[in-house]
Amino acid sequence: MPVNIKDVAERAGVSISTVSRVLNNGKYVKPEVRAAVKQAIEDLDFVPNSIARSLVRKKTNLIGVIASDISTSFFSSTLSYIEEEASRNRYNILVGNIKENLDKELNYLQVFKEMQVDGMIIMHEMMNKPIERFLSTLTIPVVFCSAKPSASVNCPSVNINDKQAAYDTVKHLVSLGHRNIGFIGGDTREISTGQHRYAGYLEALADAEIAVNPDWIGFGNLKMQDGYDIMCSFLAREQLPSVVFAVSDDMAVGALNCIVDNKLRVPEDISLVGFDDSGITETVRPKLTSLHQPIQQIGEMSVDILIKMIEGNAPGVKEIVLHHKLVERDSLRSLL
Amino acid sequence: MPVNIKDVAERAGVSISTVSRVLNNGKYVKPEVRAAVKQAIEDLDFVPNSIARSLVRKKTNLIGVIASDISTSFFSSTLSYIEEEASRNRYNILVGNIKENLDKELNYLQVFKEMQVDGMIIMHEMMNKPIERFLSTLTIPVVFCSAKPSASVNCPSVNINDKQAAYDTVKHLVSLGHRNIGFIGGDTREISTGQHRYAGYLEALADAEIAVNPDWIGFGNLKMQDGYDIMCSFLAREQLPSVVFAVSDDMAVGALNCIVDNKLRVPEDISLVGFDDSGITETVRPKLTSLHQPIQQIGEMSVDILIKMIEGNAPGVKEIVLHHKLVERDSLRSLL
DNA sequence: TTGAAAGCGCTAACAT
DNA sequence: ATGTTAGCGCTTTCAA
Repeated sequence: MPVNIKDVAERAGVSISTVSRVLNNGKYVKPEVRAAVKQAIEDLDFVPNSIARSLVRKKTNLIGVIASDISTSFFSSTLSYIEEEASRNRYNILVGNIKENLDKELNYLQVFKEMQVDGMIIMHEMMNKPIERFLSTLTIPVVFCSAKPSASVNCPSVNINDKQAAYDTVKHLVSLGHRNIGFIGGDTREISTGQHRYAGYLEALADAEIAVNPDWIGFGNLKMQDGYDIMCSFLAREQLPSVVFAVSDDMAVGALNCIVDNKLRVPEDISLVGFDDSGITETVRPKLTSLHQPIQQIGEMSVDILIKMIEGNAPGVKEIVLHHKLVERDSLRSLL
Repeated sequence: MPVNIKDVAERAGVSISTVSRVLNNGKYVKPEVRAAVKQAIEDLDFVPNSIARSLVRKKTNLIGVIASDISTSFFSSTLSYIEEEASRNRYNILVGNIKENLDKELNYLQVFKEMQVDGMIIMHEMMNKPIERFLSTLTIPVVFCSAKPSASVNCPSVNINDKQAAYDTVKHLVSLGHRNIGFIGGDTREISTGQHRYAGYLEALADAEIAVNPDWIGFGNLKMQDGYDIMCSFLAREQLPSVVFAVSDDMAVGALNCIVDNKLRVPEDISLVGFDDSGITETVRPKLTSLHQPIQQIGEMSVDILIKMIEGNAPGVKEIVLHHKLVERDSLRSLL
C-alpha cells in the first residue's frame, strides 16, 4: 500500500537512483526525465521515507528538548521560540516534559539517543550521577538553555548572568529607599540558577550594609503556589518587608495574590519584583515589574549553537551570557 | 565510533540474532548467554538504533502533535497531558506549533508523514483545501483534540459539546437575573467551536426572550489582547452589559484587565465568565468563574484513542463528547 | 546522464 | 537454543 521510491521509478520508467536524484535536487538529470519523475511522484502521492534516509545518512534532523514543565509560562514561551527557530532550520523537535522527575529525564535521554536525535537541548539543571554519567558518554551535542550544567558536564549553555541580575535588581531596590527586602528564591541545593540569584541578593545586601533578615527569606520551586505560601509566611512575621523580590514571575504572582487575598495592596503596602519577564507580568494587576530575560534570544541562540555544533562548524562556544534588564511596571514603588 | 549490534555480538561471542533476541526480551536464549550479551551491552554503552528498528518494523512510536499556539495556557496544559499519556504508553511526541499559519500546518503534516509517525493529534481546526486533501489521502490515524474536523474529513474527535456548554452558561447567567449579557466569541468563519459557542449563546438568549444587542458582541482569536480590545469597545457604548461571557479564559482575563484599567470593578460593575477553566482562572483576582473543559481527560483520551487505532484495536470511535460544568469562583455575581 | 549494487542497523523468517 | 540470510527504503559510490 505505502508507495516507495521503487514504485515511483517504475511508473516513471527510470531507475531508483534517478528518482533519488530528483528527490534531492541532484544535478545530472535531463529536464524531461526530471519532469516525468515529478509527475510520477505527484500521481502516486509519494512522500519519501525519512526514516530510511536517516538510516543511511546518519542524520535525523531531530532535536530532543527536555523541559522541566512546559505548562509553565517561562518554559512554554521558551519552547515555542525553540520550536520556531528549529523549524526555520528544518529541524523537528521531540519534547520530553519531566516535571522534576529525574528518572523520567534519564529515560528521555536514553530514548532520544536511541532515536538518534542529532542533538539535545536541556532546560533543566537538576542532576544526579546516572544523568551526569550518561551525558559524559554522549557523543552528540547538547546545549543547556537557561540552565547551567554542573562542572563535570562539558556542554555549552545560554544564559543570563543570574547573580549579576539579582544583584542589580536588589541594588535598584536599595536605590529606591528600600531596606527591608524580602526574597523568594529557587532551589539552592542542586540548581545553580537558584544559588546564583540568592548569592546576588546577599551580595547586594552586604554592599548596602543591610543585615539579612531570615524572616523574609524563603525558597520554593518557581511555581505560583510556592510564591503564595512563602509570602503568607512573611505576612505572619512581626514586621513586614517593604518589598519582596521573587526569582520567578510565577512566584511573584503567587505572592501578589497572597497579599491581595490578605487585604493588603501592591505596591502601596508591599512592593513586588519578579524574574523572567514572561507573559504573566502583563496578565495581572498591578502589572509586574520584573527582571527581563531575553527569552526569545535565549531560545533561538540555543538552537543556533546546537545546529552549528551538529553541522560541524563548531564555534567552540562554552557559555553565552545574554543581557538582562529590569522592566519597570506597576508593582514597585519608590520610598523616597 | 558508534557501536552497533554487530559489535555487541562479537564481544559476546554470539550472532547478531542472539543479541537482537535479548534486546527484545525474546525467548530461547540460555540464561548464561543472555547474561554475557547484557554484559557486552553494558561494556560498550550500547544503545539500539531505533531508526533501523523502525525501518524494518514499520513502526516509529512517534505521535505528531499540531497545536495552534503552545505558549497559550489552554494548549500548553493540554499538550503536557498529551505528552504524559503518550510517554506512559512508550510513545514520543513531535510537536508542531503553527501559530495559525496554515502553510506551516501543511508543511508539518507533510514532514510528520515523511517521518513515518504512527499517528497525529491535531489541536486546531482551521482548514483549507490542500490540508483537507492531504488528510483524506493519509493512511495513518488522526484524532482531533478539542477541535472538530470539517465534514469532509473523517477523523474521530475528543471534545465537549460546545454549543450546549455555551447554552448552559448563558442560561445560568439568566437565572442569576442577568439580561444584558455581552459575548466575546471566537472566530466563527472557519472554526466550528467558535460557531457552536456562539450558537449556544444565541439560543439561550432566544429561549429567555432576550433580544440580542450587537453592541455587546465581538469576536477575536482567543487571546488576551483580543479580549482586552473587545471589552474596551463594549465600554465605549452608551449602556454597559451586566455580565460578559468570553469563550476563552485568556480573553476573559483580557476583558478583566480592560475593566480594571478603566476603574470599574469585577463583579460589582460587570460580571465576567470565561471558558476552558485553564490555570489562568486562579492566577487573577478576582478568580475567574469559568466553563470547565476536562483538559486532562481530553488530552489523555485523544492519545488513548489514537493509540488504539494505531495498534489496530480500532474501537470505531467517531466522536467523544465529554462533560462540561461551570466552575464558580469570584467574577460572577447574582443580580437577584 | 543514467543504472547497478552495496550497505545503513536492525528484525524476522527459516535453518540447523 | 542459536545462526544465516533476506530485506525495510533509501543514498551513494562506481561503472557504464
